[in-house]
Amino acid sequence: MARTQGSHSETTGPRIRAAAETLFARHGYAAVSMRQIAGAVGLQAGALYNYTPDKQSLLVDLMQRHMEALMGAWAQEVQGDTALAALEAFARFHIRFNLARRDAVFIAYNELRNLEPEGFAQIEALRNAYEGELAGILTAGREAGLFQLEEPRVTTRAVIALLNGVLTWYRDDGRLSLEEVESLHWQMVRRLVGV
Amino acid sequence: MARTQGSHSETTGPRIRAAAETLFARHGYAAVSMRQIAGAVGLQAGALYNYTPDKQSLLVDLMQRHMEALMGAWAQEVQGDTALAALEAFARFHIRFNLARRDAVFIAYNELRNLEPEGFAQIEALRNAYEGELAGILTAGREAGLFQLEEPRVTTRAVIALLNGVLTWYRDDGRLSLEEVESLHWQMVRRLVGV
DNA sequence: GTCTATAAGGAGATAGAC
DNA sequence: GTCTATCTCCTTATAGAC
Repeated sequence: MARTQGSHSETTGPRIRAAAETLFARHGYAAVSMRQIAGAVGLQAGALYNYTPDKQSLLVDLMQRHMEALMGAWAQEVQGDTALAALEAFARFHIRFNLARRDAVFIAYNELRNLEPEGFAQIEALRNAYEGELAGILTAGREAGLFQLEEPRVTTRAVIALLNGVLTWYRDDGRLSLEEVESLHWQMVRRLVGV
Repeated sequence: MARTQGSHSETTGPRIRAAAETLFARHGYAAVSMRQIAGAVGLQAGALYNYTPDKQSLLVDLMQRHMEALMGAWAQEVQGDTALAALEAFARFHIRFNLARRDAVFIAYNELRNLEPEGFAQIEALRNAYEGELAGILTAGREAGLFQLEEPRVTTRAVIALLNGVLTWYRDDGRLSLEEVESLHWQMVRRLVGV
């Protein structure tokens, strides 16, 4: 407790990122001003520049942290020993993880166009790595004779798109529970890949 | 040929909309200025206000025209007499129509958050009507014993999401032709709904 | 680390000449 | 119908006091 009450440097960074994430997701990166972000955290705009060199870096930082959290969490997931078990694990993980971080996901998918080339390349590489995880499962399942896929790359993207659809309509207080939504989508994915 | 060369009122309206559509899709509504739009058409910013009362109306106008073109085109589509034929028609139509108008589709899905309440309600109603077309096909197919669906509403959204996925990666000069992409997705939808 | 003040520029929209 | 000029406001980012 040596720190004085006025010094918040260890918490304001995360609070700034949290506020920016919410605001960017709701209104879009371009539509949100540094003043709005500062206001949400109880700061003046100038103070933000103690935490980020500029607005663009704030966006890149959010996306990078999200993609790395996604990859890290998937790496720790129990994946089973068959392609079928791995696919179920992926489908359920993707829905669960992304629904818990909708703002970050929304930003990662919709603000890529507002990234300058270097940031864009970084984020795209991380996304390709994640899609590659699913692609690996699908091709393994095809080689094992479990799945029926005409075009693994197309199927990979189709499965991701299908799962991401949930993010646009699911509500925590809605008719269906998370577990039900997971299971419904797993059944659809299962049929889609021709099990 | 009675018109003078300097008078372009019949064509500048469409040209403004076309330029706005391209720019909004590429950079986002909030990031595009009226000056940019005017510049793309060869006008000064002030002249735009002969064609739209404000920037927001330009966005609503684009979305409305797109959704109405979508509904109108689907109404004219030959839909077959079984739910299976109707579903194939819908899947192929959705991919073909939307791929031909990617900018408009992109705007319709990503700029809803930049709409004021009245505009938002209008566009959402049109979208719900379109989704209702697919929902009708799916429930008809289920009642006929053709499809296996746990939750028609969830399946409807899943199919739309799956088909929309194409819009994010398809390239006219890519490896797969439009017809191939249509067929691949139709096969996936077919399996997804448990035919 | 945060503040106030400010620089430098771009935004949406309007007025009035032509 | 388009232009130039302008109003008013907001933007990102920085400088320097505390």
